Amino acid sequence: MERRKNLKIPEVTIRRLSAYLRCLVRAREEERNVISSSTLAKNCGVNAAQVRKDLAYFGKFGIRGVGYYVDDLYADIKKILGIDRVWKLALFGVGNLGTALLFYKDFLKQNYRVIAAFDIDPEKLGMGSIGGIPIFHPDELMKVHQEERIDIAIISTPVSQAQVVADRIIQANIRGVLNFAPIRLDIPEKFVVKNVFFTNILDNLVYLLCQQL
Amino acid sequence: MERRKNLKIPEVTIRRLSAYLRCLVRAREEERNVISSSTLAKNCGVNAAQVRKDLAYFGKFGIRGVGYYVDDLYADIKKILGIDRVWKLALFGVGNLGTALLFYKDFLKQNYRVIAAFDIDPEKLGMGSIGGIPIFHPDELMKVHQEERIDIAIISTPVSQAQVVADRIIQANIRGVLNFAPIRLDIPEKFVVKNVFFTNILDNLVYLLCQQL
DNA sequence: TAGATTGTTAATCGATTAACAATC
DNA sequence: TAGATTGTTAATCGATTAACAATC
Repeated sequence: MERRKNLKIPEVTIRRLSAYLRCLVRAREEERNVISSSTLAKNCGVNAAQVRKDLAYFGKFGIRGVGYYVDDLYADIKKILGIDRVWKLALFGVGNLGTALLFYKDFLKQNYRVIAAFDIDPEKLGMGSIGGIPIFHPDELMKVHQEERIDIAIISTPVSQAQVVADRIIQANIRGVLNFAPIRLDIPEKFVVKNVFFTNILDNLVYLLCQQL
Repeated sequence: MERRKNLKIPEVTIRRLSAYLRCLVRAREEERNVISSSTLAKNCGVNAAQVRKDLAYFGKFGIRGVGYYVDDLYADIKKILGIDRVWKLALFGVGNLGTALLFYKDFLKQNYRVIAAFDIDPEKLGMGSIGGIPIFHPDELMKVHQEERIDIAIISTPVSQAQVVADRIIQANIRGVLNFAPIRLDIPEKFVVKNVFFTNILDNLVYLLCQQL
């Protein structure tokens, strides 16, 4: 299911693929066998031609006159996105946000597994584990990483610790980083970093609210 | 500082404006007086012409041969985005994520104030308040909203409660909704809803990781 | 004035969508 | 075959960027 030719695939297409997947999960729960591009489009708030175009980047998944088989398309999109296997997450910073992510059920529904948590607070280290996930001191990162290859690091530390943690992640060569600390980290190009800045999202929301009035 | 003519402003422009603002905050901390479009661009990872174009949608803020006065541009962008005043937030669901948001310091740095939290758990209600923020039963929403106009509702409940809470928000006519529950809510068009789906963000990260290999 | 940087135009690039032949 | 829906093309729409006159 690799890309056809060597077209560059727009990032928006990838984001929409995630949305289609979410919609297919529901369709499976409702035990629908087949879904059309127009139904999929309506549910995701996009154009039907766009659904077909997005999929066409990766191959032919539908049947003319019929639509898409829900189970097949579900599996195909998972494969396209690379989430047809388990991805191992490590969490840095077991505060409120970190704990929320540890217990985040949607991760488990997909193949995302938090396999280790890191913190420097002796009280938390004393607990040994939380929700079945072991808590380590960051000094032990290399050891943990060697035993059980970490795919993605989640940074949920205070701002003051975020770059320190990032440097350790770089050192361990964990290539995927999901950063929740409201600061732009200094991380080399070859790493893939996604920032989640709540304040920016609010800014965006506020702007749209102002436009309405 | 309203839009010039009646050009439609791209949503990406608004998102970038937030990024420029973040950069200006830093420039202010470093007590820089003036910043050029190319510096701003480099710091935010965009093109200098784009910075100027984005700003040009809203007016002329720079001085040829000089650049932009940091303090002025900071104030101007805040005004453009509508965050030159306090925005009152109410939080629904005081679990780990909700608590994290309650204590989120970046909100305070901007003019975002969480003024009330809502939960149905008697234990939490018994606490009366958390971090200085009063906790109410959702039944009291109307009363609280009447006393102290709520601008934005944050949904950080379990999935099972999200739509129930959304319906109350609709009823109270709170027009801005920031939803963290991993479910697409049924909310009328006139409300402004932003979803934060952690799993979708991870999906995106994973796709990019796969591309590298 | 000389140097620097903006604001803006025009050219380029890329993404969306309507339309329809292919085909189940 | 008739009806439906895909895959794909071509047209449209929109966003990015290079380039440069305006001007501090």
